[in-house]
Amino acid sequence: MRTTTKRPAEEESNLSGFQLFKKLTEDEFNRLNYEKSCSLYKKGTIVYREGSRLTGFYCVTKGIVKIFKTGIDGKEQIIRFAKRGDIIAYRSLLSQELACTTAKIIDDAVLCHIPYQTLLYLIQNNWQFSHHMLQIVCRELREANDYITDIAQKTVRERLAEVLLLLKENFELDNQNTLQISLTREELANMVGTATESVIRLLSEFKQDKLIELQGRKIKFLNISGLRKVASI
Amino acid sequence: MRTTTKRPAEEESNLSGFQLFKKLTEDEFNRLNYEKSCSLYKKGTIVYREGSRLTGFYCVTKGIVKIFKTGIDGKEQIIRFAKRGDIIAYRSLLSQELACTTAKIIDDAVLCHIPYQTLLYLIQNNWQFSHHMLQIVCRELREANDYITDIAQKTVRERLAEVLLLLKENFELDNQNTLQISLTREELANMVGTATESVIRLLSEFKQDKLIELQGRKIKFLNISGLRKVASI
DNA sequence: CGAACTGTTGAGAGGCTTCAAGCCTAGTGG
DNA sequence: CCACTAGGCTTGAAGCCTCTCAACAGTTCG
Repeated sequence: MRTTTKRPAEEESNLSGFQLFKKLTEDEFNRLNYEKSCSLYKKGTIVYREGSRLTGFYCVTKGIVKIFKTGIDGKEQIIRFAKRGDIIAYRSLLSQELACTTAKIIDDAVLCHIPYQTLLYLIQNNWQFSHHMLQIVCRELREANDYITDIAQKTVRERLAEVLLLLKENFELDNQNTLQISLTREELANMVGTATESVIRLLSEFKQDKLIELQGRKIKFLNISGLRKVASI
Repeated sequence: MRTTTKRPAEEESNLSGFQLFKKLTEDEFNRLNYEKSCSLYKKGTIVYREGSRLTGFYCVTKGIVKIFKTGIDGKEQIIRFAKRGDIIAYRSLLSQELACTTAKIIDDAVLCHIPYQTLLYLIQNNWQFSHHMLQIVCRELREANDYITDIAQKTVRERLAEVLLLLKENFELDNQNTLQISLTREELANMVGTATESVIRLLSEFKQDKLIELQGRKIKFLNISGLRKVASI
């Protein structure tokens, strides 16, 4: 159930900031802009569901999208968050498979849909684009492999500390060292791969240990190198 | 310490069976053959190590290669096994990063080294090659994401059953339903992400439940749908 | 104001890990 | 050819980390 309201402002649907498109010719970039279609998505909207057939990929120009898989008992496993500058849904599209994840808006967003045909056109005509795309997928694959190792070998405590540091890298802090992404305890648990209660208990331990400060969903970093130590990095 | 003995037989270094190269022109294929260099690798040989800079990728034309990451305390996490028809080391090469995994021969192998320059040449000149490469990486990324979800949500028992089924898919059985890949208990543990002792205990439980039969490292499948049930597939 | 969701805390159970000890097999050297 | 050693395999016992269940407080929202 997608909630597409009015068209987004021009500057919010501008793709010129995307590294991926840096090497396009003027013609190719114009074609891209002509064939894209950008929309506003409200928080809570599902962009696409696991198992659906995709017609294109999306560029995130604003907001935050949660990408997750549904495992046993419908428990979510969060694979990553996409924000301004990221692309989503490209994996299933390129491998010609059904979507293996669900994408849900967790912060009002603007997404630009690029049709499969356009993607194919770019791959066929601009090797630098393909090359760049390859690099993006390969990086994501490394991150996935790293995460497999972590999740298989580290304790929940270590993983939670690591996830917090990861969030810090991907979503800037405000001038008070407070994380600018608001996640529920359950979402944190679904990143770490643990129970909600465990996250709650560990967060309050981190707080006791003066590593972080908590205020509702706001997380403020007090001792980053301490967290690194807990995460065994 | 690479143990490259004599050159492999001609038919063992033939790349024409690789899907990846199916769409090359005759010229491109000749160039590939001219620039490749194939060698025999003995069991136990390290092809490349985590952290090293790679000069090309490898096509596996014979044997089995174990790809793993080294985690806490030097504990291995096996990412995958590569066999005839697979390529390895391409991820780090494409993303221009240092190797994030180690590759070790576990069954005498023949690998063909393709220099980075050749890879780049193909990407620049043959969009179908790039496209195929993209599909390969994307598939591997899906598998990695699937595995993250499994490892985060399933029990060790479920994961072990799943790993056995996975091995069955990737390495044929002989006519007695016996797995044609020989792994130590520790290697199984390093795939599942658990302790060696746990694998041993669970395997003998599977045996008691008449799901498998054990004879040293040989694993014979007796009840595949039963295993599927245990794996929650 | 109640419903629904999120967050918190406690208690109990159990799956896994770790440690330890012994067995088995294969490869080595005398 | 055989004893010997090293590494892999197996089993038992103890303990802890983590999950689950349950009850309740806090918050949001219609």
